[in-house]
Amino acid sequence: MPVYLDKLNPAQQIAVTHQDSPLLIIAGPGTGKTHTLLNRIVYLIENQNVLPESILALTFTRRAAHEMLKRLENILEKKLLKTGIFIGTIHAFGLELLLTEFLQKKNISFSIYTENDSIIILKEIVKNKGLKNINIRNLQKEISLMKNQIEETNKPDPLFMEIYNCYEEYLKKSHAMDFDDIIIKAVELLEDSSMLLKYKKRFSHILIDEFQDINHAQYKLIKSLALGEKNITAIGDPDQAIYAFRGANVEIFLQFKKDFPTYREAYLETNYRSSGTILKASCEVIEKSRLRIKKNIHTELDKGVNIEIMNFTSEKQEAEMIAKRIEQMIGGASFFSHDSGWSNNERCENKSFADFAILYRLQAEGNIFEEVFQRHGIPYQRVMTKSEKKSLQEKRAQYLLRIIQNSYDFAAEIELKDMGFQLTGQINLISEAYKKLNYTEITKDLFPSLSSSLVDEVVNLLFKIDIYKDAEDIEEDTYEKMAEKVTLITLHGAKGLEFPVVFIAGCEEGIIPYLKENEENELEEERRLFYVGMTRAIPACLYNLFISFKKKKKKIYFPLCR
DNA sequence: TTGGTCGGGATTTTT
DNA sequence: TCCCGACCAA
Repeated sequence: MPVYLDKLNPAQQIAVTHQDSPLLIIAGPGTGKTHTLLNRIVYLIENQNVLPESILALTFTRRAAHEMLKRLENILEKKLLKTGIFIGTIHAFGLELLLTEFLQKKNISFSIYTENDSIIILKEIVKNKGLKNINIRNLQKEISLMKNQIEETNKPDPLFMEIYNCYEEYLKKSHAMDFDDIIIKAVELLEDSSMLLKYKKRFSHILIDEFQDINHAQYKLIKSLALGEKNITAIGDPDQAIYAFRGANVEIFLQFKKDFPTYREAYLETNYRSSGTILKASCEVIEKSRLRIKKNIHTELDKGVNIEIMNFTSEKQEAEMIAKRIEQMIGGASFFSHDSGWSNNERCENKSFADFAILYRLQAEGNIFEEVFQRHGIPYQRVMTKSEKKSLQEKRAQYLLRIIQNSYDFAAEIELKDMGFQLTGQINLISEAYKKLNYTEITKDLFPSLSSSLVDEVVNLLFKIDIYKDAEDIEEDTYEKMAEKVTLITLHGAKGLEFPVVFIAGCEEGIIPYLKENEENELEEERRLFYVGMTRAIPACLYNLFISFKKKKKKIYFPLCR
């Protein structure tokens, strides 16, 4: 038996070494999910002689995929991995399938539409049809949800279907796919039996992390690859399911059991992250859930200190006080030693900014922390999606690049128009200019029908595109684990991370739990989200979890203005 | 067609 | 608060 197995607990050992039947692992927070999955991969390669290229490991976020690859590289030799283990998000996998089997083969260039692009298209449709009073954001969400179910169960109203079909037409005309299409088209690809056989052969071992966040379409993709196979491993925690709004459904666990009747089940219930106090409190929260798969999480750690609950009257005060608290704990030793003799506790010393995280429900809540931290000189990193951080210039360059690569891209054309570019009829010229970029001077004669200031900007952007293209590749994630900065992050974003000191901000009626007027059944999900937040804290210091409450407001308001 | 003002609604994320 | 759509005036 390999040495590294000794370091695992019995349940983890089973999860790592199990063979010859599908495996479903139910694992609580802090129980070593990723660690177990990683060790299973190592075990497969080193002890079962499974080729790396036969392994397909799917995660839910790019960050998780990246993290897993990095950790695996530390254990195994890099070159072993380079030979082709696939670790990535389901979307990345779907895209990979489509690229290798279809798009690259036929040399088709295409665009991937973000939610924003979909909205642009839908606006156009609604406008052309002369419809009014339609909430386009909701429309986009409904279309996305429908796509994620794949099989349409209920018949939606005819107008909706009309728009839906029209939307699909536009995507086709634009040579574009939205995120959901990536999965759907990949599923369709595997409906071809020879194609399916090819990939079944290639991937003998499939592992899925964060199984609770898989939606129906994604499950279908996995299932088609794994059905009838014995080497599928799914690991997840139904209590941490927080992506129902994207069509994820915990029923998937039951579905798995139905589809893979020879499955074995393993439970990881030993928590290595939470103090006794935090564990107890978080369990009390999650036990209120209806329809829950019961688990018996227990921790190896001490009881720890009490969770601190702070009360404020405004979010400004909340941010100020949290900033002060962080300053106290950074300058920790001297401050505490006078007061309470805690300085003997060596775990509390050397606290650095990197140890802190502020968790909140809405991105907008991060603004006030940025503001206050700037004033206090507290270094921070705010975790946001890339698109939110892009400057207008970058966006322009990006759209321009898109239209150069795929001249049918209608959403890009509209966006550019909105940004002041009238490019109709110029796209080919611009494409040409872009190709020549490295060899010749671009002159204004190339764009006879553009005004000279526009030409200047287009030329400027053409040069910039290359820079952004490179930046795109380098910029992996906005979150740096080791940075000497306080992390500002949403509760959703914090899943899978852990911090020695965690503040959950904005616990206030309507925000946590987030409530929309007419939808109460999302309360269950909000509870799980809060549970995720609570279990992010590693008790490396006397204080590790702060929950700050604000005075109840009568109405839901936004964005937390006073 | 464009421009200006008024009012209502505003989550969380995947290349 | 801030952004977008609706509506109205030119």
